[in-house]
Amino acid sequence: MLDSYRDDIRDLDLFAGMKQESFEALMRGAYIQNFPPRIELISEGDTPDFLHIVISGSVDLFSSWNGRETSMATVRPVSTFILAATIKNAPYLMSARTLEKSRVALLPSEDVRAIFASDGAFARAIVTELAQCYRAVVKNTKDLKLRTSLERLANYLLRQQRHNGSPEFDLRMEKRRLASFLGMTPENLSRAFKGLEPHGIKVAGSRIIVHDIVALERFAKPSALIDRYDS
Amino acid sequence: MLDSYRDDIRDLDLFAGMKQESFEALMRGAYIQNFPPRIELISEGDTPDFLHIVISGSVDLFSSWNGRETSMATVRPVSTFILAATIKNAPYLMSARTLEKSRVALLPSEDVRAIFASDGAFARAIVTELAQCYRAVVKNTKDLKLRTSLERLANYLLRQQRHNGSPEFDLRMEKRRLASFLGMTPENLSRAFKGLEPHGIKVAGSRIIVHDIVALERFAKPSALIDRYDS
DNA sequence: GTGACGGCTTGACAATTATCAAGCGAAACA
DNA sequence: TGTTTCGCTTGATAATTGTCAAGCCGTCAC
Repeated sequence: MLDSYRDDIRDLDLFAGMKQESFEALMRGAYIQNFPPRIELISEGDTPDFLHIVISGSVDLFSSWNGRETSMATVRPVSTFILAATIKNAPYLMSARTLEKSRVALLPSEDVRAIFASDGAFARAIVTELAQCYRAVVKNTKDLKLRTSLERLANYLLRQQRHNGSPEFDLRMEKRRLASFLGMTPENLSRAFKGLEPHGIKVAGSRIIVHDIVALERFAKPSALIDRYDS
Repeated sequence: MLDSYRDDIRDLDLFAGMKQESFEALMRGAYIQNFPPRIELISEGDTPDFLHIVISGSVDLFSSWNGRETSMATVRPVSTFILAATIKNAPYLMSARTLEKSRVALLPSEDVRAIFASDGAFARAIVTELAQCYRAVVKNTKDLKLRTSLERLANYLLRQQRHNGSPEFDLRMEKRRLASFLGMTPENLSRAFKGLEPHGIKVAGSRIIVHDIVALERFAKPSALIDRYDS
């Protein structure tokens, strides 16, 4: 079962450079599990038992406090999540639930920490991964603190547009979750889409048409230091 | 000059476990510099030349966009900053300026990356450090997205109270900067302090008196997964 | 088909937060 | 001792964002 995905996992930057022996050791305790949609994989506050790798499907990372909930990120194949908690052996700061039918590889946390301690190449790969994650969260914080919700939506759409390469694309998530991810209510998101119509956006259901990129960019003022996923 | 602080640096978790030879190599290219208050040490977007270590004084990390500015964090001795940018050799996401007269050690980025590649213990220490930073930023994001500004202030005061160990303490930063750090305007912070008076807070200038911790906690609902710096 | 459900939208309204302008007061300075 | 400066506070007002309630409209099960 696991063997079918072994190569996908090995190809991840995180595992590509490590010793074959280390990789084998990691795979020995690992296994694959399939989940239906909307299953909670981990709950914030729990102690990390496994490093998770999304093989197919997608996973929502979210957090709650005082009866409120917010979507923090979406994990898409093939990538890991909650690496930091696993390494530090500290409680999860976020919960995770499947958004759709998903296949997930589970690597026992203790194995990960053991190999981390013994395989320098693996340790270095983890550094790169964590640095990447850290910088992504910093960018997100800048987005939240420096922009209004309308500006956040505008820049989100520009990022999607760039990612898709086409001026016309579908939102990859429910609007309610997009709203939560952008730090606003669904009602407000609905109005924000309306508010972007004078800036070159047309919306039809989950279909977005950027019919005037220049106008949208003039309004959104995208910045490499907030909106570029690379760098 | 550098020698006087060599031990302080070596005692940092980041450098404590590395090979003596690696540490020597790092120190060889390093030097100490003194800065007056309000000097900009680095600017976001620049390429990292040095890993910075605050030896004394304090440094504000902040970001700007579209004419707006927000304070992201305060670095106090003895600790490093912009480690992620240094390791990835990617542009700074934040700027840094001294808040007061400060002493800073500068380690050439190339040296740091070279030792990172050759010394496994150093790589592992960097992992721990980055994981810590990552989790801190995630907590900050939760604070921003899940709480109102009044709740953020209340929890900030509780954290300070806990840190000081006394129900009475001084704010460690200008209120305007605290406002920016908490994601609000100075005017709003002023009103927020007033708004916390019914919840056990008294304010006299920069002096804070928590005269009813229970009431404050009842309102603030602090959470380990947002407000604890350790874990 | 038909009805129920759920997500999205809309409108009215309320709460939160920001902006602008003015004034206060402590520290710095002449 | 006055004067200036600067950060903080306050009030009035505006903008932004959230809440509540209702309705729309697709999907899906029966």
